[in-house]
Amino acid sequence: MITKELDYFSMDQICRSGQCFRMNPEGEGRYSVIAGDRYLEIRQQGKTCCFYCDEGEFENFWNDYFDFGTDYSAYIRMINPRDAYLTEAAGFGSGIRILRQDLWEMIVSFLISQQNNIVRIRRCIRNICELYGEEKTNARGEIYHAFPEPEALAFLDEDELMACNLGYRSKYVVRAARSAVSGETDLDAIRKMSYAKARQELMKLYGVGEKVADCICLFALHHLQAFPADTHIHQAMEAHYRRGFPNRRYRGAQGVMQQYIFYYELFGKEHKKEREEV
DNA sequence: GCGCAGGTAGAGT
DNA sequence: ACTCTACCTGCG
Repeated sequence: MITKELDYFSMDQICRSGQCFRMNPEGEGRYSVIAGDRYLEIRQQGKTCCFYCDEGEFENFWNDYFDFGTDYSAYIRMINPRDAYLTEAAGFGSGIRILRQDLWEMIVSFLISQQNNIVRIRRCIRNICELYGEEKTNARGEIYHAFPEPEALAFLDEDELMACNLGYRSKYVVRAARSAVSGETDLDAIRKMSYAKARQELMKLYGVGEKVADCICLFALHHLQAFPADTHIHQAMEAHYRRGFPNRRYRGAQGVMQQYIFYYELFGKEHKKEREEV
């Protein structure tokens, strides 16, 4: 077990930020995370965090996964103090970090996310993992399922993942798996590409448009200039940035700002409303 | 019953 | 280049 005092880190906020669909609150400040074929339990009370793994695995994997090498206060300090909206949003979601997740896992996750709701996205991914992911055992002796490799999905019929509740997105995922296995899409090459090249390459995949490509670039490749524009972001842009988002000022950190805005649009409004009602 | 939920491809102007 | 629409599914 590793214990650390951490600033600008909230498991609760990261769980709800919607960048990872296999991260769950287990109650009483406890959380579980599955990334690829790894499993981790975390306990957080304020800044104090316990990671239930050995030091080697923490240093070798989870430290990078949670982007602990980056000081997020620097991103928050970039924010224009005269921008009351972004200041409020970043204050509300200041524990969010941009995770460094697996490329293939993010491709599948965000193919599934389109025109879909968070509850069903999670269910879809759980179904796929349980059916096609390798069975593993955690330290407690409980069974969990790794995220299936492309090879495990490439042989399926295009409609076969409808059984996992993917709906019309089934063929997107199966075709992406075939493309990765055949080498038509070179995942290792994409990992080394610039943002522009990676985005362009990802958009060659059937079912990957601009928004999904940007999510993959941000959450897997850590291209922080990616600014995924979904319905919530469009709403916020219309309400607060009629003259366009200040990309110049936030160059290279737009993705971080996107997360603060997205999280605030989803959860900040009701929070504010509750405060006003009291 | 109908519109919408982290959009996109394909067809039509 | 831009606008329009169908698309799985389940929930309010």
